[in-house]
Order: sequence, then structure tokens, then C-alpha cells
Amino acid sequence: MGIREIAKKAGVSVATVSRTVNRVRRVSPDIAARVWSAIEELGYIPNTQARALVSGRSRLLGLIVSDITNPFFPELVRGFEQVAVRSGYEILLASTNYDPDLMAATVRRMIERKVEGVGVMTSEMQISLIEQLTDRHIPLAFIDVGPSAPHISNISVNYQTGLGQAVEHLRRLGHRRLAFIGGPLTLKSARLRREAFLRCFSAAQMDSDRPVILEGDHTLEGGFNAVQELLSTSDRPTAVMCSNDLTAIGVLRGLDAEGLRTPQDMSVIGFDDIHMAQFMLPPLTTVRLSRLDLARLAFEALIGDIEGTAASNGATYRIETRLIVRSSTARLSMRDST
Amino acid sequence: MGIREIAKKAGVSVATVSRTVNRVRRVSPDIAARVWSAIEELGYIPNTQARALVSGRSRLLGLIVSDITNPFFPELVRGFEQVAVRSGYEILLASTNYDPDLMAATVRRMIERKVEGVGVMTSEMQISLIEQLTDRHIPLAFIDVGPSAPHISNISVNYQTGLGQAVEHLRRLGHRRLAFIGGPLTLKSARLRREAFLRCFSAAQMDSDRPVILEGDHTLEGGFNAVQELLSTSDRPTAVMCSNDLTAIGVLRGLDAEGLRTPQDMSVIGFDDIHMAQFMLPPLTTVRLSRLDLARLAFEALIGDIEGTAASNGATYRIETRLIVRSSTARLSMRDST
DNA sequence: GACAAACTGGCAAACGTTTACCAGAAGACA
DNA sequence: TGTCTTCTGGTAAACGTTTGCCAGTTTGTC
Repeated sequence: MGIREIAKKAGVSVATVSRTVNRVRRVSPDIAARVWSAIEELGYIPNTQARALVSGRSRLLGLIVSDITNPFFPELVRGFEQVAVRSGYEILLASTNYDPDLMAATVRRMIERKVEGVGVMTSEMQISLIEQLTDRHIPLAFIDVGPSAPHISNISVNYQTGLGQAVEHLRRLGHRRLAFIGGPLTLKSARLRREAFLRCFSAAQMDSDRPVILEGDHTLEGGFNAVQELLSTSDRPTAVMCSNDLTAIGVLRGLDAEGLRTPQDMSVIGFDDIHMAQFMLPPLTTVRLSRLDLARLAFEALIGDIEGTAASNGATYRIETRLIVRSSTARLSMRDST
Repeated sequence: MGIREIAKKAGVSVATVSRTVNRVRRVSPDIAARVWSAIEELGYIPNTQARALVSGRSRLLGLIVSDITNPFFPELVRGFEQVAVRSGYEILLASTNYDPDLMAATVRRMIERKVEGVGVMTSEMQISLIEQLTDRHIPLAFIDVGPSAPHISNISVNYQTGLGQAVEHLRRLGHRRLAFIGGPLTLKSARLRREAFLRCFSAAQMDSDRPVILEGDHTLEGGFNAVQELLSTSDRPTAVMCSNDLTAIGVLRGLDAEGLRTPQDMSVIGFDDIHMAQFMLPPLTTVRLSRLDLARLAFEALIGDIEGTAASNGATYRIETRLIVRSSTARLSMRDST
């Protein structure tokens, strides 16, 4: 079950077996054949740990997400896994559930396992933790919120495009009073989305008051609960933009609970375009942020740094967003336009 | 950065450092203190690979799911991860996407990484693959479909209870013509659900024809597409039971597309009770199968076998299901009862 | 006070690989 | 034919830990 047995069975040295398996340095065809058949016969599978120990390469990548339960992430995880496995890497997944202690423990686990890089798909990461990684020269790929430093790549999401299209879409439908339900303000990525929305709102010249800004928490419950608050505002908005799809789905449900219909009584737009969005009632108009692209970019960033093929310090990748119009938005009805 | 540096800094041997870190065999308090402070100072983190190599324990568990994108699984993964990490294990996640080749590759990866056990949360596993694992004495925990053999545990889901409650619920509401949208017939777990439904149907004495049985594929699209077929049957059913929640959600959407209302025109019941089910419009009546319990049981089964605390061959664990009534089911209206 | 038992620390051999270095054979070239 | 390369295979030293064994010291018992 070890390389030694194979060597003995094939009548060669362990070095030759290793070289055959790894296809490094020519080994004569007949000997290689002997080795392969011995491997076949004994069902030998190399031990990655030993391999990693001596070669210094674990071929392990960390992937940290904030909440695996949010459908956005499984789609991202799948993309990341696919491309990683194809390149011979394994992935170590961790869901931190927005808990800083868990995050710290996670980083430690990743270091213990000697990951060669980690994708951080969440914005809650203390500087000290980042340093623990970079001090050990472990490349990091952040989405949006990474500091710029050597061995840290950033996938920068262009919220502006999609959000701009969304606001414009609502404006054309006659909406003037808009609301925005954001994520927790402690999350930098949530703040970015909110700020981008605000900019788009200004740019659209709605000739109206400032939009109503509500704080959600990127969960279904958060969206549901925000509806009460939304409806109790004086001069009630006619359309609401949400910081993610989960929030929007919660809003849909909340509106229904209050006896309001979407989109007749309120237009709703989500963000992310999770697969399920198109199966909602009504199908959700939302801004698409491709998980597959995100996963690919994060992986490429990491690999580029690890294998030294890319400029290894602080590359920034850009990713676009765009509006997908479905049926949760509609022209403002006369009754509401007052 | 290795145990050697710590030893030198603390003025002790590597053995002592190892023993201090692992808290095995008393080491005198003052020496231990010296070691710990050296560790602290140098920011030493042990190398798991070296550890695993010599101790023969990787503290790695495999978790194979069929489709990480199905919300049922992330919830399960999270539970599994939580309890595993708490016990000092790491988890290697793989999503096979129902692809046998991917499954084979996955098994190989798991063996290479020397996992100590694997939870198989999918039913597509060829005998030869199972053998690859068991030949190496790697414990397996299956849900529903595992063969019974040494080192193979099974979590057996009692579909009967929940499904029975569901059928009875529909019967009381006056429904007599039922449909069932199953998963792919190639999936054993899908077959089990279908058969359990059939048994419950018979038991309920519906004094009617056999139910309409449709084949779905456990996806949103599958549910959506099945609706056409469902509506085109002669003597159209008045209620439909789905093999999982994703299918049910697809059905909700499909019915809406056909201009039918749920539950007035058709009652719908799902299976799993994914978190999102209660946020559908209407909130989905469904049969709950606790992911957390499932995860816990699978983990316990594995650990019991690994650490030899449990009867190590072929333990079977049982898990219950129960109906959660929400709003996607309603009393059969006069118009439909013919 | 003598002897045994129990502690505690160090030395060195594993664990299963990769890989630098070496040596012999074979081919190239004059 | 002699010398210089180029190939190809083997030997053994790593990689960073754990742990069996040994030895020296302390504690306990009579």
C-alpha cells in the first residue's frame, strides 16, 4: 500500500516509482509499464499528506463564505470547486456565519492544513487575521473588501452598472419614491451596495426626496421584517430595491402578509439573481452578479499568485452586474402616483 | 516555524514540545509555561500534514452530496461542519452533480487525502466505489441507501410518518385524486419516497383510482415542467405531493403560469422543509426532514466507528419526518369536487 | 536509609513521499 | 578508439511531526 511495495513488486527503486507516477524525468517504457501494472494490481493510491510534506505543496485551497445557507454561496462554491478540482486542487470550505470567533478559528484551521491560498467571500475579516495569512505568504482573494497589499487580489464588483439600470428601470416605470433595504451596516460589502444605490439615485434625477433607507440583514427574515417599517413611513415608497435576493424574497412574502400585491402595489427588485429568483411569484426582477465568473476570477487570482504566472501583488479583477427584468416590477398605477 | 525552533527557544527537546502541545503525559508546569510562551512568541501553528503522517490520523471527514445547489444540502453541510469542527475534524466537501464519473473521481480524492470517514448524502454510488473505501477500512455513513456491511452505517429515514400525515391531511380536506411528482427513478432515495407515498395512499382508503405518478428530477425546472403533464391528465388531480421542496416550488410557479391558483385550484405539498419553504407564496405545506438531525446522526455514526465507541458494524439510525401545515393546501372547493 | 515505583525529559526511529546527487551505460563526435 | 555528453536508474536525505524506549530524578513505603 506504499510506494515501497510497488517498487518491490515492479523490481525497481522507490525513486523510479515516484518518477513514473509524477511523469517527471523520462523513465524507459518497459520499466514504466511494469510500475503501472504493479500500481494497478495493488490498487495503489498515493498519500497526499506525505507528498505535501516533502514537496511543500498541499494543493489545498481555502474558501471562506459568510453563510453557506444563502443560495448565492452554494452556486459560488460549486463553481469554485469545479475549476479547482480540474486543476488538481482540493478545497477546504468554511462557513463563518458572520461570527468573528468562528472566523478566527477558521483561519487557524486553514493555516494548520497548509492551504496554498484562500478565497474570502465575506467581508468580515480583521486585519490581524489577514496578517496571519499574508505573513505566511498565503495568497488571498477578496471580493470587494480586501486591503491592497502583496499577495492580496481583489475581485471588484461594479455595482454601479446593474444598480443604475435598476434605478433607471424604475424611473421609466414612473416610480419616484424609492426605498432601499440594505444589509447590516457592519458589512462593508453591504455598505458598498447601499452607497452605489445612493449614487445611482442621485444620478437619476428623481426630483424627489432622498430615498428611504432601511437596514436589513441579508436574510429572508430581514426582508420580511423590513416590510412593516417600509409601509409605516410617511409618503410611502412605491418601489423597493433590496441588497440581495433573499431580502427581496422576504419582502415579497411580507407584502403579501400585509395584503399588498407585487408588482401592482409595490415594485420589488433583488440583487444577485440566485437561480431561485425566477421561480418566485412573481418572478423576481433582479441584478445579476455571476457566481461562476466570481468563482473563476477568485480561483485565477489565487492560482496566478501561487504558481507565479500573474503579477503577484495586488491584482484587481473587475466583474460586472446587470439588470434582469422579470415580473416583480411594474408601471406605477394611477392610484399610487398621487 | 517548526517544532524544532520552539524547542530551541524554550530550551527543551522536540519531544517535550510535542507533549506540551498535545497535553499527553504530564510535563512540569514551568517547562510547559516556557514552551507555551515560545509558541506564543513565534506564532507557531503545528503542521497537520506531518502530524497526520506519523499519527495515521488525518482528522479529515469526507462529505459527498449530490447537488450543493439544492438548499437542502447547504443546511445539512452547515450542521455537519459545525459538529465536525467542534470535535476537531475538518471536512472535505464534494458535490457530484449526479455524475458517476465525478463521483469516482471524488472517491479517489478522498482516499488520497486519507479521510477517516465519509458521509454519503446521495444515492448514486456504485458498489465498486464503496468497496474502494471499505477495503481501506474507511467507515461510511449513508442516508437510506447503503448496503449493510461492516463499517457502513445507515441513516434510515422514516418517510412513512410524514407522508402518511400528508395524505391524511389531504383526505380530510376532501381531496381524492392525488398526484405524486417523484425524483428520477434511477435514484434509490427517490424511489423510496415514491413507494412510501404509494403505501400511504393505499392505507388512506381513498376509494378512488390509483394516484397519478409523474417523474421529476428534484429541481425547480422539473417541478415547473411536470405541471403541464399534470394538468393534461384526464380526471385531473386536485392535490399534488412532491418528492422535494424544490419540485414543489417549481410546481407553484408552473401552476401560476397556467393561470391556476394555489391552493384554491390545486393543493401542493413539498418534502424536506427547506428554510425557504415558509417564504413561498403561498407558504408551502411540506414534510419536514431535519437537516441538523441528519447531519448529527451521520457524524455520530462516523465518529462512533472511527473512535470505536460504537458497535462498528452496520449500525442503523432512524430519523423521523412530520408534516408541517402551511398555506399551500386547502379544502377542496365545491366546484372541483364534482 | 534502602529499595521500588512513579514521573519527567531526551534521543532517535518512524510515517510515505520527493528529489539532489551519484554512477553506470549508451550514444556522439573526432 | 578515446573522450565527452546525455540518459536512466538507484541511494539516501530530507519534510515536521509523534512516540517507544531509556535514563535520571523524585516520591513513597517499610
